Order: sequence, then structure tokens, then C-alpha cells
Amino acid sequence: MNNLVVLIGPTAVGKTATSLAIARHLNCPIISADSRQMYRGLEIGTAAPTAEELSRQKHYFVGQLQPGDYYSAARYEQQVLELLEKEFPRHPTMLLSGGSMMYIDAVCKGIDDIPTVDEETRLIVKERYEREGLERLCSELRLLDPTYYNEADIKNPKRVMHALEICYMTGKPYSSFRSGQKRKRPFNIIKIGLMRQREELYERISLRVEQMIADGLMDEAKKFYHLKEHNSLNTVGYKELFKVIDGEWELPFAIEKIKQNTRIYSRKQMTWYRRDEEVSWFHPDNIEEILNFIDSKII
RNA sequence: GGUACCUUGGAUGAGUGGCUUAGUCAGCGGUCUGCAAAACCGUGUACGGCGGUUCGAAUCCGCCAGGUACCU
Repeated sequence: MNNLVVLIGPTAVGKTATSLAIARHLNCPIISADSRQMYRGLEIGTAAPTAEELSRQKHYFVGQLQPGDYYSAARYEQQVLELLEKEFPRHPTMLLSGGSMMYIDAVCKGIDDIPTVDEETRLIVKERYEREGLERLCSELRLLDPTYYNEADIKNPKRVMHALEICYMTGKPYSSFRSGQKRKRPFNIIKIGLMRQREELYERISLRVEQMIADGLMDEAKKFYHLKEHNSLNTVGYKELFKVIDGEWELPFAIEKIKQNTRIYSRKQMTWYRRDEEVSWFHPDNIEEILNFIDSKII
């Protein structure tokens, strides 16, 4: 039987260091599950593994996309599954590590097979939203897909728009693609969660942000300023510095906002993890305990 | 010492006698099946202190405290 160790935890909790220790112990590559570290050039702001860390253990899904490339959790699921199939013969236990909740779930639980929306449809719906407003889109969704309308988060434009995109493109209700079923995976999943006291985590966040600034985050932001409309740059650390570049904010204020937004992000991650009962939680300092636990769960 | 103005929940900031609860941000909690470090939702009865007027005061009056500006 093959195993996939999944290492999760809020940002700045210490996943990178722990993942290296686990990977060395298991003698396997690391599959990154970080939706922003996938983009090349955002190393400082996303606290990506350093060149030295990357050289210690083979990493996948770090710095392989250009900011501006389209990507999605579904694509990630598919690529990771393919990779695992390829790697398992040589590495019967693999490690997936990262903080992107949706990506983790995509790999562990699966995402329904929904067509990828083409650029044209995306534009049409976006324009309608901007011109006619959310209300109109909602009443249209109610007609095209009453099932989804009744369970959807109707106030969330992204959700409503996506459902409509699928309806337009396929001529079928969005809900007809949603099974709500967990996929069975042909490997054993061992979920390890890293957690620290709130104050401890917040302190680390604060220090890390200061370090990012010292390491030249501003230069990185300037370099990608021209891509700021892309989702990959709609990221904590960059969006605040863009406001400094625009002259809207002073740098010290922006730095405080980065810390604050990172804290908010870490809390959202924890909220997401909290409901996942399959996770076993550890403090990052207890690395021996973590390794022993993994060994006991490997099939 | 005098005159004027100000004092609202962690921050900001409306409200000038009664529609009980402004709003925003933070904080905290939550949602999550296709750009997810995204997007969205929920949640706090506070009116500087003490007295008075009134059926009723954050809102009017007096005193006290703190603050700001100007004057001597």
C-alpha cells in the first residue's frame, strides 16, 4: 500500500522546516500545496523554500508558473494524482505539504468533474455582473438552476458567477455537475497538522513580515506591479505594497496591514482545518513525536 | 486666571429629547467543489463622572474631571 503524508498548518507555523525533516526521514520528495509559491518570482512574499532548502530535497509545484498563468484547484488535483502515480513505485510514502486548504482537499477528497470555463464565457458573465449587478445574475441563476440557487451563497459574486458560467457554457445546470461525493483514493492518507499558541503564531508572523521587508519584498512588489490585476498578485504582502507604490499608503502603515492580513489569513486557515477530523495535531517543536506518529500510521 | 469648543464600544465616527440597537475598521466566529493568500456571511447596547429638568436624556441645565484652541 502507498501512503501520502499530508502536512498542513497556518501560515508561518513552520511547515517548511518540518516538511524537510519528514521528507528526509521518509526519503521522499516534497509536493508543495501552496497556491502562491507555485508562481516564480514571488519567493520573498510567499516565504517559499530557499534555494538551499530546495536543494536538500526534491520539491514539486514550487515556482513552476508565471504570475498571470491560469491555474485552479482542479488542475492541481489532477497533476498531483499523476505525479503520485509516477512516484509511488520508487517512493511508497510521499509527502504533501502546504497551507492552501482547497488544494489539500482537492487532492484528499477530490473535486467534481466540471468543465473549465473558457475565456469568452468568463468575460461575458463578468461584464453582465458589472453592468447589471448581482441581483440580476441571481434571478437568472434561479431560473437556470433552482437547485443550486437554493443552496448557494447568493451574496457571493464569485460563486454566483461561476455557477452561471457553467450553465451558459454547458447548457446544463451547475448543480448537475456537483455530486458532493468524496472520492476514494488508492492510497493511505495521513494528515498531520501543525499548531502553535495564537500569541506565538502572531509573533512569528510579525517577525517574518519584518524579515520579508528586509529581504527586499518591496523590490519584488515593484517587479510585479504591472501584473497586479492578476489573482496571483492578489496576495497578502503584495497588494498592500502596491498601495504604497500608488501613493495611497505609507510604508510603515502597509507593513502593519501585511501583518494584520497575514493574521487574518492564518485564522481562516485554522477555521478550515478545524472541521477536518482526520487531522492529528502537533506542535512543530515535537518533531520526534511527529515522525514516530507517521511511522506508526504507515501501511 | 479668562473665553470658546470638545469628551460616544479596541480604533474611527454619525446621531442634538422618545422611531430599543448608525456605519466603517480591527477583534472573534463561520461558509467553502475551479483564479481560494480569493470571495462571502455572522457577531459587540457604548455614550467621561455626579446631580438636576422631564412621563422619557447620549441628546437640555449645573457642578466636577480630562482635552483642544485662543486671550491676559
